[in-house]
Amino acid sequence: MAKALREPKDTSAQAIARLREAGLRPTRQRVELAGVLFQSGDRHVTAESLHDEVAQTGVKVSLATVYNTLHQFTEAGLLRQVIVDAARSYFDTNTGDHQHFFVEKEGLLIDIPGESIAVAGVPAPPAGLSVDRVDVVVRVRRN
Amino acid sequence: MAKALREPKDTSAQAIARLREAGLRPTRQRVELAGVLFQSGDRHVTAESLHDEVAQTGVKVSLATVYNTLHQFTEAGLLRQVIVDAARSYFDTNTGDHQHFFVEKEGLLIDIPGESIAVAGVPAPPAGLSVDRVDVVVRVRRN
DNA sequence: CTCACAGTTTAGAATGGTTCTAATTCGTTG
DNA sequence: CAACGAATTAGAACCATTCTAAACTGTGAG
Repeated sequence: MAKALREPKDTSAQAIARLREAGLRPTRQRVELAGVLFQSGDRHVTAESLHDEVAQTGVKVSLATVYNTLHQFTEAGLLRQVIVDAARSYFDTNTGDHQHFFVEKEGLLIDIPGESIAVAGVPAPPAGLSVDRVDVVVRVRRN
Repeated sequence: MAKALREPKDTSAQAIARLREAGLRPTRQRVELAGVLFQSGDRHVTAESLHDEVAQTGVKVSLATVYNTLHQFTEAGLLRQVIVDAARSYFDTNTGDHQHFFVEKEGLLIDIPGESIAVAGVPAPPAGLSVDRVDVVVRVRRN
């Protein structure tokens, strides 16, 4: 009776709680997606990769819903959108302060902890503008 | 006979020279696009904005050619592609070391000189990967 | 100067990720 | 459990970008 295995019920319960806190109605699809996204540690997904992944668990969620959900989760602060590729959008379950390595050829994102990296010397933005956030993308390639 | 005005002939000559140096055949379209792009100082364009701009000078260049040319110029090192927006690609005539402010709502890019900004603490990339370049995007919004 | 050919341009079709639409289904509250 | 607003969905629509195949144009040879 120590820490329970990650049974479906358990995972769902956590997902439902998370959704409720975020003010999102816990529908079957959202619970399922939240389960996949937040079960393991930090993850980076695209709409399509998530759609495929969920499909493989046997649950049916339309691509439109995946897109809707990804955006809702982002608005709710559960996800963060990462723009590194002109071709597709990535979503990151790590919403804290951090940056990324990006392997373009493979579409692979790797977190860089926020504490380790520092950007100095950012000039004050032109009048009338204020800084929203600073994104650093370290583009890397296979040797 | 001091510095000449920027007459068409003059501009074209410069553009042609630039193209030749880059190993690109100076066609009417490329000369025209290079003229628009490199005449004034640093510029940020999208395929569509450049297409519109050139169209207004009365020259006819197809959108496909604008895309082709933008990519050829980029490969030739005359332009640099800037990825800040999931919706469209920007191209920057400033190919030197520098970063950007980005006003998402307006699709506006503003250069930050490379000397003023410094990124410290970038960890070594995982084995097998090497750093290609580090992009910093300071996302700003209108007050 | 002219020819011929590789390199370019082009209109329009095709692509691919994302968003929209309108109808159906589902959660929640009373 | 009824009923209403919210969510889901299939498929159409969108839009930036790329592709295709045909027409055109620099350029270097002769």
